[in-house]
Amino acid sequence: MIDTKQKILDAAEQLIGDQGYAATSLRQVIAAAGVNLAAIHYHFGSKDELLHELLVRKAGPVNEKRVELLERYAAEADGAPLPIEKVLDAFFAPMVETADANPQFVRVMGRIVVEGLLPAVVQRSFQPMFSRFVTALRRAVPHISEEEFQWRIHFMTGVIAHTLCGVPGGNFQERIDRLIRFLAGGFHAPGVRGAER
Amino acid sequence: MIDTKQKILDAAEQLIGDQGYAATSLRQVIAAAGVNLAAIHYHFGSKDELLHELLVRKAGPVNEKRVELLERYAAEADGAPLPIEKVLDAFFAPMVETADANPQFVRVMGRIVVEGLLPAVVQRSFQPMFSRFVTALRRAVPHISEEEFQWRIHFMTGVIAHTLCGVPGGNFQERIDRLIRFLAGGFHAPGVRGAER
DNA sequence: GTCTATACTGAGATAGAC
DNA sequence: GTCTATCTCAGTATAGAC
Repeated sequence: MIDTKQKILDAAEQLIGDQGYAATSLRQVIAAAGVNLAAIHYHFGSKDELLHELLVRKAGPVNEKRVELLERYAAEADGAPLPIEKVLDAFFAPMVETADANPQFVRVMGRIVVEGLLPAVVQRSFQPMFSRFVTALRRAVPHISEEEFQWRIHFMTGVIAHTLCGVPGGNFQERIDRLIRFLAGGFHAPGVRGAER
Repeated sequence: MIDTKQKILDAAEQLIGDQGYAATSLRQVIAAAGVNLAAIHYHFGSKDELLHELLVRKAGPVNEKRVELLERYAAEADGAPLPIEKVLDAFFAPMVETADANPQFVRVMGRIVVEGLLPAVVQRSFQPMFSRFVTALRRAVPHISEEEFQWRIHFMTGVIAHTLCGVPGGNFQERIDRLIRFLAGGFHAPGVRGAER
């Protein structure tokens, strides 16, 4: 069958979203997909590569929409720096759409981040998209030092990671709104000790 | 030897801090500790229990200091709600001390959180300490709804997790200061859409 | 009580027949 | 392309030596 690959991907997405990546064995995947164990290594090479292909297939279109949206906002702003909330909106809105159409994939993404596998994924596939958002954020918070900014990017990554993996129940859009408010507050904070509060 | 247990704990701390919990095999631990494989299961029962004992041994004193510090601040404030920065300071200061004396353990904690093992640990050992800090934070941000507050606690957990696991190099105290500023900004953010930025 | 030797089960990976 | 058989290594369990 030519859709053996697809069956493996579908089964893997379901299981990894439910249980996490490490907790999902390839033997569970082949049982759910109804294929042979060696088929995974034939089509993907390894468990890691299976995950990677799962991610790029689904995340690719989302990342494209993110960049598109960011550029549209930038064009509308006519050269002025975008407010943080706008940048974050461009980042999350395409994911919210995806969450409606395919909630399981969002859960997979959350698992990936929480299990510490995101850096490798970003390095391989998300880098161009991510760089543009970092640039846009930098323009939104010129009041802090570069070092402080880099740390805030780091903090933001942690929050996003932790949040995506939350309970799937509840309104996803609402959760993202709360997240954006929190992150914007963090980025707007003064860069040095003093007048906070 | 009666310090077989200690040798196992020391070796495990080193390896888990460097590689993470999942990536560290018990066979690596026994090789580094110079003991027999079954000794681990004799003294601890399982890999999970080994981790748990490692955490409570080191984190116990830190958590006690945290509560002490929080109560001292509360006494000094004479019943008034503590500002967020003060609450977070009580939480992190004891960890900074620990980080100076034992940086490896801080890395272990970070690994734990990033690998998603923290909920179980908190449930078993950190609950009383954690509850008091949540209460103190709640008093510091009365302007948001309870649901919004719970989410911000969730966001905070994610940031802390992600940050502890960062590169060990650099000034830990400075990193914590940046973290506190960011978190305070997030907690101070308005609770509903409107006037932000 | 403490520890060693050894075996059991299930994981990911691989070679080679069809 | 697919499957069978097998390899290595993980965590775990137990029997028995000191």
